[in-house]
Formats: sequence, C-alpha cells, structure tokens
Amino acid sequence: MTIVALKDVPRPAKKQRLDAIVASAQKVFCASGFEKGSIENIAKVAGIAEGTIYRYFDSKRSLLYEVVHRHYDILFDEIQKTLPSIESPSNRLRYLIHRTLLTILDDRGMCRLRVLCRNLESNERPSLAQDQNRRMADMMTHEIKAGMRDGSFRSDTSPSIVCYMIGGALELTEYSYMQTGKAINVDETTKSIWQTIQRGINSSDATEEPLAKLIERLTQITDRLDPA
Amino acid sequence: MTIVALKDVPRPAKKQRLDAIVASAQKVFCASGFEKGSIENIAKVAGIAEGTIYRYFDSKRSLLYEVVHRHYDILFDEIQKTLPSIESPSNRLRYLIHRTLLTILDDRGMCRLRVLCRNLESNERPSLAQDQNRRMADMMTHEIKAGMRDGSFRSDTSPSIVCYMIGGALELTEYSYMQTGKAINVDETTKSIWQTIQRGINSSDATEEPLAKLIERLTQITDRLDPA
DNA sequence: TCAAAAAATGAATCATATTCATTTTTTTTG
DNA sequence: CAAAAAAAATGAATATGATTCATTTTTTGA
Repeated sequence: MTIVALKDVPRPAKKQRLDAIVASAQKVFCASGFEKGSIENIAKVAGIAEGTIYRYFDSKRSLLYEVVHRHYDILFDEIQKTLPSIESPSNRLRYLIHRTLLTILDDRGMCRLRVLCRNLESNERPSLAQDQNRRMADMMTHEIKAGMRDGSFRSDTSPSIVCYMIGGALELTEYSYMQTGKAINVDETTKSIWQTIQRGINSSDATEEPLAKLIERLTQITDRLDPA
Repeated sequence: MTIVALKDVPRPAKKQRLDAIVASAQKVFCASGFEKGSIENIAKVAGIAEGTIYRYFDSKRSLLYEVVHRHYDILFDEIQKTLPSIESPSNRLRYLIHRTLLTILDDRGMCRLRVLCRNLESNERPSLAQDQNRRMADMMTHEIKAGMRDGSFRSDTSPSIVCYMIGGALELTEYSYMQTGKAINVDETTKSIWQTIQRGINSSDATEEPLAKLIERLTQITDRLDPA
C-alpha cells in the first residue's frame, strides 16, 4: 500500500512530528515490547516512512529512551511541586514511596519500559535511564540525610543502603506487577515498607512509650523514699 | 579459513561438547555482553560450527539461560549445604545476605549476565531466570516466617515486603558494582542492610537493654523499701 | 566391512535496524 | 510570482547477525 500524499495538507511542524513519533513509539513498545516492536510498525502507526524516524532519532534505542525520559519528566515535575508542601523528612520519604507505587499501578505497559530501560545493556555514556533512577534515589537520600540532621533518624543510618532497600522493594513490586498483572494494594504496601524502614532508622519511637511509663513509676517510688 | 578435520581425533561425548558450548558462551557473554556476543564468536571459541550450537540449543537466548542456570545451581547447592548448620532464622537470613554479596563481588562479568537475565523480555513461560530469583526469595521468606513463628520477629511483619527490601537492596548493590566496578565492602554492607531490617522486624532487642537496666534499678529500690 | 543413524557443517535464508540516493515540500530570492 | 536553493521525507537497498537445512562426515552395530 502506498500512502497517498494530499498536497494541500501542509507538513506538520517539527515539534508536532517529533511528538507523534514518540507517542507512536510508546504505543507500540508498550503493546509489543522493545524487541518485538519494530520501527516499521512505529512508522506505520505514526503514518510516516521508516526513514523519517531516523531524521529525528539516532537509533531505535534512543527512541525508547526519549519515551521513558518524557514519562519521568512528568512524574518528577509533579513530585517537585508536591514535596515542599509536606512537613517532615519522614513524611516526605513516605510520600515518595506512595507516589512511586501509584505510578507503577497506573500503567502496566510503562512498567515494562521502565524495567527494560533500567537494564538495557548500555555501552553508551552513563545512560539516561540511570539518570532517572539516580534522580529518585537522590530525592530519597536527601530526605534521609535531612532526617538524620534534625535528629529524627539514627545517626548510624547508611543513607545509601536505606535508599537501596526502599528503591529495591519498589522495583521488585513493580516487576511483580508487570509479570503477574495482579493489582498492587498501594496503601497496604506503602505501610509495610514504611513501617519496617521507620522502625529500622527512627531514633526512638517504639521504645519511648514503655520507657516513659517506667520512669514515671520510678519517680513515684523515689518520692516515697525521699518525702519532702 | 576452513577447519581441518583430523580424522583420528574422535568426536567428544555429547556432554563434553555441551559443556564446551556453555563454557564458551559464558566467556563470550561475560566479555562482550549478550547482544554484542555473537553466536559466530561463541562457535569460534568452542572450535565448532555455528550450526552445531543449534543442535544443542533452541536459540541464543536459551543458551544464555543455561549459562546463568548452571551458575545459580552451584550457588544454591552450596547454600543448601550450609544453611542447616546455622543456628537461628535471624542468623540464616543474615548469612543469605552475606553470601549473596560475596557472589556479586566474585565475578563482575556474571553480574552483567544475572542482571540481564532478570530483565530480558520474556515472552516465554514463567522463564528460568525468574525461577532463580524466586528460589532465593523463597529461602528468605522461609526464614522470615520461621522467625515470626518462634517469636523472634514481629507478627505484623510482611514477609514478602521484607524479602523485597532485602532482595532489592542486594540487586541495586549488584547493579551499582556492575556499572562502576567499585568493590563492595561485603561485611560493611551486610551490616547496614541487616541492622535496618533487624530493627525493623525484631520483636524486642533494641528496647531490651535499657529496659533491663531500669528493671534492675527498680528492684534495687524495692529491696530498700522492703528490707528482709 | 558396509549400511543405517547420528552429528556436524557452513552456505543460504530471513528478519530488522539502519543508510542514502531520489523525490517532495517549503523557503528564499530576484 | 516563478525559479532556485534548502529542508524534509521517502522507501528501496544495505548490513548485520540469528537461524535453517541440504550436504558431508563420523559413529554405530549387524
């Protein structure tokens, strides 16, 4: 089949065409995966020739990167806007967990692409994909350090390891959702992750209440021993 | 170049040839990665024709799976032998973390293959690669549940999430090592992961020591109030 | 020793990403 | 406005590398 050129319809602006290519790529990659999703198909969906895609992108892979990059940009923009309105490092960290889980649940096709991007063999520079992960890791690390500074987290906490634990749990949750399609209970999962982390790194909390009671008792006894 | 057939050298046994193919594949994949490591090259290293590989394996991918599968078999065999000699669920869980980190540090090339296998697009059955992860996850889950039963871990622990947190932290550590090549401090990392998890899921522990001191004091005072 | 059967071979096939000479459209200029 | 130059798009041709298969070589066993 040959595409009939309607001479009266002007070519779309560069930006528009770029957007169309990225959108088609997202559709095709989400539906068929990266390997099975062919350039031929993407071009067909965008209604253009294969060669045209290569006027906008170096390679199939850089097209994938652009799809994922745009996706993360939207997510991070929203997070940047929300974070300042949340009170403590503790609550902000909890929000990051919760928000990530919402993103995962939002679109199973995108899970596939995110996971793929993370682990695509990157012969290239430090790769865009990793940047995105580091960006989230940096936000988490930032909150953990803030919490350590203001005394709400233990000072012997290793920010990077805690960050790995949270990030890793989220990745495996995403992976499981991608594979099984079984919906995540976002609130429940947030609670589980948060609870363990919190107990692990909080300065006091759990210990505080029973200790306070004991001290109260001690004081009563002391008062009796030493009456005014 | 044509390989000259020396008629007097008999063909190696099937098992031997299989092993040779797998060994060559491991060498080539570790050195060049999966995409760049060509069947042509693997055949050359094994000293056989490309076609021969396809008499032993369906596809390039199933060859990769076999490489990784054998690697995990060796690891799991050793773990199975060691686990029964370790005392409590707590200590066994700690051992699993430590042992995994040792494996990661052992061979950076294999990190590449493990990571790759985890995230290769699997159109196939529940895929071998996932089996291996599940196997480790099952061992961890088993210990966590045992700890909950015997009262050393909190009963409101979510085994799967704790497992994700440990496994995820290990995966990200591996990933980081694979990318940067910066050696992991195995003992230090084990301690960091374990400390956080332990505080997060242990029934008492951290609380115990200060409480014991308080009780000691209380007893002293009571003794004074109530002399024999 | 010779006829099957099994194994190995490597040239041919196939599937796709990528390139590039040609065509179409847009912009510039006289 | 028309023609020339520049920019964009095209899709057939190329390149790469996995996979197949008709043919050759080796082994088996009667």
